[in-house]
Amino acid sequence: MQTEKIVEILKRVDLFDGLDAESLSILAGIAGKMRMDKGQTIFWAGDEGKGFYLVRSGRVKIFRTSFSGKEQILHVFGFGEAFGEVAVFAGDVFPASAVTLEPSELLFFPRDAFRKLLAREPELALQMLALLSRRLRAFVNKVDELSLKEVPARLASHFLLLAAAGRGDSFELDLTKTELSKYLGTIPETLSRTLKKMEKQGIISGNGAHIEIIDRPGLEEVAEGLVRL
Amino acid sequence: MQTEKIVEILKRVDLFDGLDAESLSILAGIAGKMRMDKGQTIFWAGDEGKGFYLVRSGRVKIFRTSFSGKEQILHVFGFGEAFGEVAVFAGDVFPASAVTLEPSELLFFPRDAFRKLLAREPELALQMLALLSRRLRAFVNKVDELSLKEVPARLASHFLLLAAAGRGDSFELDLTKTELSKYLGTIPETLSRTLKKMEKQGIISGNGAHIEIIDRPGLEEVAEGLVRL
DNA sequence: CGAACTACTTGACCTGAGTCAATCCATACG
DNA sequence: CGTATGGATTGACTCAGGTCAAGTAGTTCG
Repeated sequence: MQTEKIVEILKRVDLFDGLDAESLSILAGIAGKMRMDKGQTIFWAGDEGKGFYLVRSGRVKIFRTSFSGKEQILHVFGFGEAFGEVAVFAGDVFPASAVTLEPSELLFFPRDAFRKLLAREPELALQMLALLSRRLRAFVNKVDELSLKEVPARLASHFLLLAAAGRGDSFELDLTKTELSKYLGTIPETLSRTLKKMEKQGIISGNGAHIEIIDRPGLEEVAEGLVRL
Repeated sequence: MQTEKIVEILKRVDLFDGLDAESLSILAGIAGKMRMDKGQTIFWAGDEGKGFYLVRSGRVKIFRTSFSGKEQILHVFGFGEAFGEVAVFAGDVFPASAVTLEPSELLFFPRDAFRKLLAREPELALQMLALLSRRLRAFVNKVDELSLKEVPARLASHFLLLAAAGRGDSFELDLTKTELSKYLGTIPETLSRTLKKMEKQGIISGNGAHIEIIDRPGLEEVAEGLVRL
């Protein structure tokens, strides 16, 4: 039975850590399955939210668009990550838009059924509180970066983060440079120029999506805004 | 008994809506009381968080400071509002700093005792989830404004918000202009110049902290970035 | 294989907004 | 009262980074 397989997926999701078999199976029972192509819209900012989503495979970007069409990416979510929960607990519309970056499979948890489960499963509530708190923390950092740091510092921080995630001083960019620029709150042209400056200064060396950190202390100084490129 | 009075306060706090008398009295029992002068630091970003706070009177600003000393205010909280909850549910340090803007009285809820109460009071968990979700929504807006809008648009939005809160087309600024500039992600000089431009265009009229909206459609256009000042 | 996309890069230019410095103004206080 | 203190304003200047335009390159598809 399909629900059985879903339980196996749910077991590997942080959000559902510590849940007993029964709760997991209830969760699997209420979960709706969806499959989407690359570039498809899951919802728009302002759409009514009747539940939240979990990425089963692929990747999804969450973003806001300005009147003039500029896009700010807020998060990129991959396997095991949830999005759209805000509409489940407060208000009823999604605060931002969601589009797949790759062909993706999602699970959908309807609001009412999920809330019912929450009420009888305190552990799930705590996990959800932790999830929202982590997200809040991420937003504080995002605001901090956008408001208090310049583009080179934001890019350098991002590189340090990617390097830390992968262990070692070289890594692959997980987004196209255009998407990365939207994530960093800038535009492709500026990203390209900043990258070139970093290379010229011998801080990194880049080859397409492959980046190698050459001068880590230097990169750290850029990330802290202590040096100008 | 003092706890009795605290319960009366807690009853008027949104976060504790729907709690029964017993839970409220437990809450009152674990709450610590503190009184602070204006300009005092409650905690710094990075401090270990052993619980969260509730404003009983006065006002508190939550902010981040850059290496160069620039400050970005994230929130200003007044009566009945909670802050510092992120450290209760994820990680253990406060992501931002907190300083009183006025002489203030606070209640402090220790992490462990509060979490214990949460586990046996699903309604409280739901309220807390709603609180964090609203805060997340506010952050999405903040990121959107910082990244996608220019200073005049941010200021115009803020005015529209203040006007909406107070009903009518005139209101008092609730922060000094210096603090307001930090909240909007800019500096006093720029705020002052933007304000002057709006006055010159007949969109608003300002007198100290008193602002009157003269041309609301005009202000709305500025807020949407459709017109240049 | 050539056309059509789309991502990326580079140059020239422009402007929003920050920095620095001087001054003004109001309230608090000895 | 005069003076100190913190906020607010104004002017002159600078620059990070966005806009516009052109050109390159890698990829998919008929």
